[in-house]
Amino acid sequence: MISKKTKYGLKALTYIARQEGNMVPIAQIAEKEHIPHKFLESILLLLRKSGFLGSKKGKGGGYYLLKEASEIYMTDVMRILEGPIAPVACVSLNYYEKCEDCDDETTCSLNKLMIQVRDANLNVFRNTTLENLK
Amino acid sequence: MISKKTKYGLKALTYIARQEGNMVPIAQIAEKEHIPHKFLESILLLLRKSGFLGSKKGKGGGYYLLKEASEIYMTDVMRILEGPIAPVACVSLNYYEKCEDCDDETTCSLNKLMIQVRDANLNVFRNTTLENLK
DNA sequence: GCATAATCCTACTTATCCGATAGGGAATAT
DNA sequence: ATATTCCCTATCGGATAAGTAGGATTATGC
Repeated sequence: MISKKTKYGLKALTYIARQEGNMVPIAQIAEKEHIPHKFLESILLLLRKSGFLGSKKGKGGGYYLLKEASEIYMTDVMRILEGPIAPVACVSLNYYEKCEDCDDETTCSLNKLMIQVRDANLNVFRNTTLENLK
Repeated sequence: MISKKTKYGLKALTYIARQEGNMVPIAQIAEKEHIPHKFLESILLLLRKSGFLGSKKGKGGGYYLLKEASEIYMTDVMRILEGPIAPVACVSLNYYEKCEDCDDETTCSLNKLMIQVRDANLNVFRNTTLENLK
């Protein structure tokens, strides 16, 4: 199950994408998408620092997409918001960590299944962009 | 990412399946798979109560599979150990819950993507049994 | 019958993370 | 100036994850 952070983040990105380049203030997204204002603020901050969003302060300011919606892939968004796409770190492409309880990963009984799950999810996320959510 | 409970549970089931019907005591699994004994105990208890395992107390006792490994589907095991397979409750087949922040689920921008993710995972788990992990 | 080996069960602890909030600071438009 | 908006750090309560404790219960073999 994905976190609310991820869910809110995806909804916010979609909302912004629909405004076609206009500045979108946090308050507007929060109200329309029923997301707690301050929580959303921290999520948009993260998305800005991660290179998805630009922002402008002051009256008339807000957030906007830095790239075309069709160039924003779910693989990248999910990795920032949710973390690893793989179900276990030892088969993660971007967040690899050695397995503590395994003597040998290549002979681990779960390895194949975990890779299948990872690839099934990657396949979905690689073929979905923000444009597809609009 | 799956929990350690799930990972340990799957490893334990695989280990038991490999013993071809013999009684397997907790201590043996814990040692060979490097799983904390008491933690494993609670997991096996759950798997027994869920109908996957049988047990026998006393000397020479232990756990054994109640069904053929080829009849134990990952969909069922994962739902017990990890919970919903769907990434959000509002597209879950077995753990459905209404979405709080959505006015209308059918028009939610995330709905399609979440269903795709759910189905991708279901497809893997439906086509994998414990026999495949042996 | 008794020691031993195993599961059964409830409760507890401890640490971590999630979701959310607080409170001000800094920039910008009018 | 002032209102508006994002920026940043810190904090907090609650839930969940991971693991532990300790004894009760049941079965075996001598």
